[in-house]
Amino acid sequence: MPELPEVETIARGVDERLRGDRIIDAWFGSHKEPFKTPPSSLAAGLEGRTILRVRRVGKHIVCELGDGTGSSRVAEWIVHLGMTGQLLVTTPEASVAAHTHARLALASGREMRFVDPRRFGRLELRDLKTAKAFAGPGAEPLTISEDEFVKLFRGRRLAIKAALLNQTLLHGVGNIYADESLFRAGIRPRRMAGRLKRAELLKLRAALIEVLEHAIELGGSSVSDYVDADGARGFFQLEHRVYLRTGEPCLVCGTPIKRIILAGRGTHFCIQCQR
DNA sequence: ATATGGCCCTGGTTGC
DNA sequence: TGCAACCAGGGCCATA
Repeated sequence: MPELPEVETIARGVDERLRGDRIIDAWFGSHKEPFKTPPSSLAAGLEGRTILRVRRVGKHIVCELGDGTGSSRVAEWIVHLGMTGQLLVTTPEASVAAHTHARLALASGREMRFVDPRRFGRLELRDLKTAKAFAGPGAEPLTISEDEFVKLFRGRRLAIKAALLNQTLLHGVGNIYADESLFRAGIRPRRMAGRLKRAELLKLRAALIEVLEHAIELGGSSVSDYVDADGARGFFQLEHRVYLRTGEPCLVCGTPIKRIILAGRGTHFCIQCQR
């Protein structure tokens, strides 16, 4: 499940490899789900465009596109990976994986491919003549100030874990990093967000930033089918302290890790270390 | 207005 | 051993 660190790793990889390249041909599959923008409009908006820069916004990958004549942005290709999406840079000869929904042929001779078995991912084209640059639904966890972070949860009558997963508050945090940051901050996932003290929220913010930055350093967590733009796996799953460790001893106190369902998601925590 | 729960999807796992 | 039911969860939408 690609979250902020996985999406950041992929965006950086694609940026390194494809910055300055040009899209010369676009092919799309026939399933309708991945397309927020219809394939015909996508093709028209992508072909002939140059890739100026690739960056991450929340859990979205944004490819900034130029018209080929200069360095000004004319459009953005926005990729959301859903649960099982992959954005890969390959040679044209590389075997085409099942569930490949998009293939972009590039002037350099390579291809960018979007593969997504479960089709929870989304592809969108944003024309900057008629729309604003994509800013994401919420605030960036890595750059939000202490005061802004505290303000996000004020008066919220829902569990702190559910609040962390709400992309319109903070974007980029998913199930893994919600559980891991709450463990590192010593906060129970069911605590009501609006009842947390400022000091606890500041501890959560620091824990979240630390865990996200560490995960980016390790190339993300490969728990299901996550791979980066080259198809390589990440290593942060080896650093997980609670996620998918149900029944295993807490690495701090030895108490078995407990699993509950919260906001419809598997939720892992230590009843001793988290209060 | 905000919060909650069901749904979409496929593949891996579990259970009979 | 084989097959079917079940579960995983990000985001969206209907409902409370």
